[in-house]
Amino acid sequence: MGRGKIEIQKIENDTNRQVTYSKRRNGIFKKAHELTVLCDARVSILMLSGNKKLHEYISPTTTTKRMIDDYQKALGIDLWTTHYDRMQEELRKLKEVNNNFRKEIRQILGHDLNELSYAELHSLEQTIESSVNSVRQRKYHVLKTQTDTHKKKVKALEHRYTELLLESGATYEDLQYGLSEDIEGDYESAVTNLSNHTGASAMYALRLHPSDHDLSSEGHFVPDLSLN
Amino acid sequence: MGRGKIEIQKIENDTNRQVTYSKRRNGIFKKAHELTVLCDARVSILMLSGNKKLHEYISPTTTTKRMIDDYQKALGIDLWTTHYDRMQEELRKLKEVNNNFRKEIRQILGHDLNELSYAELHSLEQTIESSVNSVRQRKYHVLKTQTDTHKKKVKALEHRYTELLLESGATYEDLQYGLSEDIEGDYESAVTNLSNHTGASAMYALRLHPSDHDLSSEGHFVPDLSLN
DNA sequence: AACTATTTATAAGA
DNA sequence: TTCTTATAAATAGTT
Repeated sequence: MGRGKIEIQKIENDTNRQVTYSKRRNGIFKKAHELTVLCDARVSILMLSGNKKLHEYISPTTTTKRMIDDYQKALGIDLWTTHYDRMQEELRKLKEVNNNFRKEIRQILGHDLNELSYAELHSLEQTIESSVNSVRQRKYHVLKTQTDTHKKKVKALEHRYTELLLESGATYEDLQYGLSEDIEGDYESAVTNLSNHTGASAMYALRLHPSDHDLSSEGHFVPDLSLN
Repeated sequence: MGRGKIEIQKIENDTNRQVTYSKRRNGIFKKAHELTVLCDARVSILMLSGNKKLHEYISPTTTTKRMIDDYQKALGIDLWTTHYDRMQEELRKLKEVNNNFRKEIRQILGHDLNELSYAELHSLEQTIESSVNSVRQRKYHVLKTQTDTHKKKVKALEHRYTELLLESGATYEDLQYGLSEDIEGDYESAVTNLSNHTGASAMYALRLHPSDHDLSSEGHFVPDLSLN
């Protein structure tokens, strides 16, 4: 198919051979792609030119690795499968465990409850109630810690302020009452800001579940408001 | 190159597509072989037809395995190692997600709270409170459904019993009081058995969180105990 | 599977 | 390399 017919034998002229390789390679790749589209086939072509340059065609609908896998499967050859299968199995299991976790979380959060029996629901309810208590306990521990830190800061400021006032000539009696008031006021505002609530509703929350276990040592989470 | 020009798009007619696949496959293999000879090249072609039949061309001067090895060498990577690495990475990610789920569950259940801020704790508390309400709501829905079913059974038995007594000569007045008592008694025992608690403590749980939202329509989940 | 009108690929030349 | 074009080769539709 050219200006003249050629014998199918090695082209001795280097340049000519290289040109023909390039042209025919593109021709084959083009036909491979047409076959892919026309016939819904998968084609993998690997070519090594005389000067060891590699060229590849692969149908867009697959990958070279998959083609090689299919090839091995078709021939019954099996070099890599053992390890590969073990990993696949491990992946499958992990995904399953994962989905179970998702489901568990959804149920703990109160969704997808329809398949649970009354007894399971009751048990779940108790679990969640116990956890909300743990969270509350921790929440008020954090609040208490922050408050203590704050009180220390205030104490330090108070100390410095007192010194300044004394330096400017005030008496001890002038100072004592007002400082005490300031500290109390600061504590209240701390409660209000951190809770995203009114201080009153936070305090209400503290007193829920008066009969719950293991809270007694913390006085039901009511922070100690006294100043020492 | 045929009687008519065709568009390069999937041939819908099955027979036609199969014939074309066969003809063009041979054409490509022929050209691959010509290239092999003319240009002293190596060609490996793997083809998978739409119906999963595999066909292969390999230059007589090489083998498929060698071509695959050359291919991998040319790309500078081992296909299988790459694949393994990807699977390893996927495994690693799944395990990580997995551990995050574990941690999330533990926190929702009130453990490992130390690294949470006050605001996070407060948000968590609200989430859990909302979920315990969902569980309660579902629990009492189940209880109510069971109770209704039970009441229907009792009603049916009552009806049958009445008939039997009347058949044996009793008066209507003899019957009315006793049956009513039986039904009430059965409901109480249902509550006690299902809750794994005393009926009283179940009722106490119902009345917690008196100010919570969206419970009003259900009367705070107190089941309707009246018989109709 | 064979035929053949036509399209497509490409060898040689520029 | 790329393009041009005469010609060989492939193949679509048909038998």
